[in-house]
Amino acid sequence: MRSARHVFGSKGFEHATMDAIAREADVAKGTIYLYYSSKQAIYEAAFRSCMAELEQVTRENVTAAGSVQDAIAAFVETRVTFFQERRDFFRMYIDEIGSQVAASRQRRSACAALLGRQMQVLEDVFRKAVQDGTMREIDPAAAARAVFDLTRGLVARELLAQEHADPAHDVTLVTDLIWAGLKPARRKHTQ
Amino acid sequence: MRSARHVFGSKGFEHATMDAIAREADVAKGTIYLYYSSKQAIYEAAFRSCMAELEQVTRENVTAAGSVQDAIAAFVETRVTFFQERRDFFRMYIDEIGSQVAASRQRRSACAALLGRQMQVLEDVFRKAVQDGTMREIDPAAAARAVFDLTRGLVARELLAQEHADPAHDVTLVTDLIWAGLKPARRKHTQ
Amino acid sequence: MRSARHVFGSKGFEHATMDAIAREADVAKGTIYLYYSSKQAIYEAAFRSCMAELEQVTRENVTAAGSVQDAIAAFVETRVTFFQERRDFFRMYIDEIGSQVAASRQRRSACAALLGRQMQVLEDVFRKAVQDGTMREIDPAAAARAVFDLTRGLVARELLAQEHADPAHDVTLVTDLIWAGLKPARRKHTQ
Amino acid sequence: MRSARHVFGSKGFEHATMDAIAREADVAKGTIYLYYSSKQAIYEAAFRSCMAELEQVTRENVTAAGSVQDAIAAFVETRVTFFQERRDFFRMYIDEIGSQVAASRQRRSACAALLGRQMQVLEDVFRKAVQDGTMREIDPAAAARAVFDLTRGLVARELLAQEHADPAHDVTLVTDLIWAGLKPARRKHTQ
DNA sequence: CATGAATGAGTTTTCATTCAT
DNA sequence: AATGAATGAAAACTCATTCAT
Repeated sequence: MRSARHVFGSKGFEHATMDAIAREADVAKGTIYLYYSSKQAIYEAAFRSCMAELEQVTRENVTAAGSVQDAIAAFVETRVTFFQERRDFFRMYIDEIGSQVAASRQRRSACAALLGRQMQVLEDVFRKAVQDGTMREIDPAAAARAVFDLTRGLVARELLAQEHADPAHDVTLVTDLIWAGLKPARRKHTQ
Repeated sequence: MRSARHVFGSKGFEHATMDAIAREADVAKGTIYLYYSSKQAIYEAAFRSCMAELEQVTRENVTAAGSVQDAIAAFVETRVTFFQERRDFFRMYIDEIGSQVAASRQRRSACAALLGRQMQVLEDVFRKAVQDGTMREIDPAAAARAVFDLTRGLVARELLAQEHADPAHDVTLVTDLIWAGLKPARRKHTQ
Repeated sequence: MRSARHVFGSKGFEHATMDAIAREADVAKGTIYLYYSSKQAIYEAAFRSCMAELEQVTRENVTAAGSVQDAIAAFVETRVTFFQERRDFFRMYIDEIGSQVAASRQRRSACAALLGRQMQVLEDVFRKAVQDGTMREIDPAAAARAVFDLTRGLVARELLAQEHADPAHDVTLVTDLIWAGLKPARRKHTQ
Repeated sequence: MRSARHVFGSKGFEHATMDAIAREADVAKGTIYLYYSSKQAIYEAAFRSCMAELEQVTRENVTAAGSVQDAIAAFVETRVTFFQERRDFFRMYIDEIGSQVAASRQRRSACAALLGRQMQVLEDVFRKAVQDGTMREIDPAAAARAVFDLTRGLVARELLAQEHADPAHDVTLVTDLIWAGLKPARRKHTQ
């Protein structure tokens, strides 16, 4: 399984061969078919397990944050770190979206659900914050999507950059930008 | 060429067969090789021509905008519309990024340059706005990247959504969010 | 392997298809690639194995000969017989030389070495004979080359002849001709 | 036609493309088909014209020779020189023999006739010499074949050799060897 | 349970040949 | 007469999947 992730990640779905996966896993090719019914099946299993892990760690860190601002930072930082340690998974993650364009309605739903759950973590935080008044009255889902998208862009740039940039700096940028748009109007006190 | 875009877009690079491209273009398979030396070559030609077109139309619309806020809206709207009319290209666009993960330094540079030019359009607007004082003192490149990333996320969601959502609404969301973070600090005497 | 020899021999390298080789060997095309990495590879394996066999049988028969004259006859006869039983290999043998004209220095060396070892067998006999005085003082290598060339011509004519000629007769011709040139000068007292 | 010779010679029949021939001849591909019905046809025309030329020059030089020994030397030298200047034709020459193995009876006859005419030149000289008594009583055709075969071997070695050897030396070797076997017995006078 | 040899459908690419201009 | 764009059959090679051991 770990092999599958690695091979799929470094070669992409099409270039990953069952041979390579088997070799990396130190089992015979036939053995894989005892546990997964097809290449597609093992790909999905690899993808889902990574997604679950990412969701898990995102949730932990976001939940642990003391403030909304910290929650955003935690979300961004967790994910940047996660993908940096798993460049290969990022590729699967990106390709998955590409392949959705021509996918069946059913497969698209499944993918949308998977991604939705990642955003849900942040959305929950935002929803509460809006109720608390620690955040402007804004659609929590839309805000979560924005952070999500900015984070993806950030990660992509990190991974593709020739020289490894400073993630902390970028995290700050995103957090500040978003927070500038989300923080409650300070009108009463400033005026 | 139009066929190539369509086939590559709907099937992805690996699943697109030269047979399919030829059939779609109503020429024989061999004919393609008179104009492109390989499958990779035709893919790149298709990709680049779309990217050029996208850059062109983005620049036109952004340049025509009267204010920074309009420029952002124009950027987002242009691109959403462009990709809606060329779902197939969006797939190439996404996959390209995925394949970058394992690409050579040289190919990554080429891709980065291509994307950079798209963002440059907006960056120029932001840089001027900062000088004019119509925008807060913020890194214009970082701001452009943010809009770029949000737009990509928006487009992805538009295209993958089961039922076609309302783009105008989303455009407004992004524009507002970003503008909230970018607009100049409100000077006291304006209130 | 036997199939490969046959197909390469009867069709030549270019006209031999992997399909044909597979069909003849009663295996699937893919199976061949489990054992040989390319068409070129299987060709070379087939060629080398035949060459090795020819060298082996030539050496055996030449070594067993009692006199220089018998050794020449054995060399010629062995090879004529060998190629008669393996018409297909003869074609590979000839083509190999043709392709050498445009081959890399390295490949030419390899081929020259292969052919050289065939001639070596006879050269060794000649060298000893010159030392013994049972042969005129002549360059043993040149003599070996001459027998080698004459034999090749003989074989070519045998194989290409419409009606199968009498090999024994031709063998005698070559042997006599060569021997006339190689035997020691007749000492006076023998007459 | 000159182009055809060159291209066929340097690439071999299979690797020579009509494109290359046309480019070399500075005509369009279609134009070739106005004069030759197929690739095979142009190949044969090229082959035959070279063979005719070789026959012609061989005949001239052999005929001009004053003695049998000189005739042999002329035959060998002419051909070595000819092939040295036309390495490309040598390849066609060799390959032709290889392809004969699987050729039709008719094509084999044609080739045998072509080669036969080359040998005929020398055979005529030998026949007269036998009648004159300037040569031992030996089958003139067999003798011609021997010289022919030795010459071919010589040429092959010249062309495939890494460093260009000394042709004159080799010519002498062949001539001497053959002459040793062919000269009339000198018994009466020497004893 | 595990293996890995065998399969063969499917893919890219080449190139002799044709034919409308 | 000459062209050269278009053709499409054919060939090497790959790889997910199966199944006898």
